[in-house]
Amino acid sequence: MTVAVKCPPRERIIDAARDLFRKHGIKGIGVDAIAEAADSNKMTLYRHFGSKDDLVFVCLKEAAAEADAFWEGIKAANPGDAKAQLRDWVRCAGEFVTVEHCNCELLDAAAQLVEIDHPARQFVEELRNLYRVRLVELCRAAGAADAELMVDALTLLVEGARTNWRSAGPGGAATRFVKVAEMIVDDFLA
Amino acid sequence: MTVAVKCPPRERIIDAARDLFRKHGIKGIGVDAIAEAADSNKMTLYRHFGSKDDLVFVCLKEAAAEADAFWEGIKAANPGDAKAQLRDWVRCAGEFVTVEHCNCELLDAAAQLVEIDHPARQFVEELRNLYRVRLVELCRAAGAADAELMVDALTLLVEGARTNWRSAGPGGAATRFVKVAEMIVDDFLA
DNA sequence: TGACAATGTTACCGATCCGTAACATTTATC
DNA sequence: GATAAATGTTACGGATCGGTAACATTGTCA
Repeated sequence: MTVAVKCPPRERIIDAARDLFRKHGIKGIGVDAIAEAADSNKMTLYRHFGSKDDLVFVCLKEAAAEADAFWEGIKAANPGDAKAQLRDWVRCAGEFVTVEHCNCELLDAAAQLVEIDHPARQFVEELRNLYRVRLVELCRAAGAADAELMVDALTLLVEGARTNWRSAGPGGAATRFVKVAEMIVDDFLA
Repeated sequence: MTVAVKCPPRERIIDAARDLFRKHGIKGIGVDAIAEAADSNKMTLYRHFGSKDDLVFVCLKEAAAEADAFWEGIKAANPGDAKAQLRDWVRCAGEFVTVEHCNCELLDAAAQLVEIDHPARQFVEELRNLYRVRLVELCRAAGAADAELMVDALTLLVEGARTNWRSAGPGGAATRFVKVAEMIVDDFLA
């Protein structure tokens, strides 16, 4: 017997979908498996989300909302201190790379959406731009000599960490992401 | 009428498969499409390669052989000069990220093989270890203070560049990979 | 030219997957 | 308890995909 209160099916389906999309990729998991993992069924899934593409879109939007909240949390936790916000960002990014349930599906999914004519593709590209602009502003506020290049470095590192974590796991280079990223930050702020 | 000399079907199939695996992912392309792109047919494909998994394996082995040749080329071009070899490696890695027909399918494919019980999975993991050991030795020979961490940084950067290139294209951070990586190298060798 | 190997063509099987239809069951609201 | 909405179950259709069988065609070499 399960003690946890059962959420409505829509939430359970979204949660299961985000988890499975992240683990197996968008094309790597079927709607039947998602519905079963959500302890629901395919019919209910299609009544809430008209298609698999729509479900993908909803998952991405929810992940984006969480990323927004996470960003606002960092800004609120270190009011006015850009350098502290930047270091906090690195630390949180490191957690998001290695911790199981994270928002990483955003960019991971984007890579799969490139070659496909997926309705969520434009949405992801706009998000990517937003995150970049935000981070550039933060680096500039922190006093970075070349904020654009600094964001390039951080972007490559965090995307690489995610890829490496997925393929190499805990024994790979991704576990040292924070160490490397902090070095880069110090380097650019020096 | 085509002027180019037609290779035997086996080579054409391998070339087409490597190209399409890289573009669409292993699960993203079917054997029919590969055979057609190779200007051949599915029957001939299955007579040369017993299964799609075998074809994947052969493609990975060929890409690994090319990576070996590329590595030996760097060592031969800068005999005895570890620092020059390292800078050459960065430059070549940058080309491999953005140039079309490259060996990048190795690690890209690895990420897809993780969750699948694929026969080539162990092969890819051994390759990853080999490349890491090689690069660590090179960094150590070049006088890196912390060769292990330096390889972590370079690994994350190059994997991130590949991911970013695939999803963001020429306008993304991947185009500045060489600039960032050279900075890292200088940083670790200082 | 004849014979044999390699390659191409067509059709098919079984499995999987997205999506839908029809009907049964549970849950909530009055 | 009655009614209606939400959810669950079963079955199916159409498409795709990995893989195979049978046969036709081309190329090669004696």
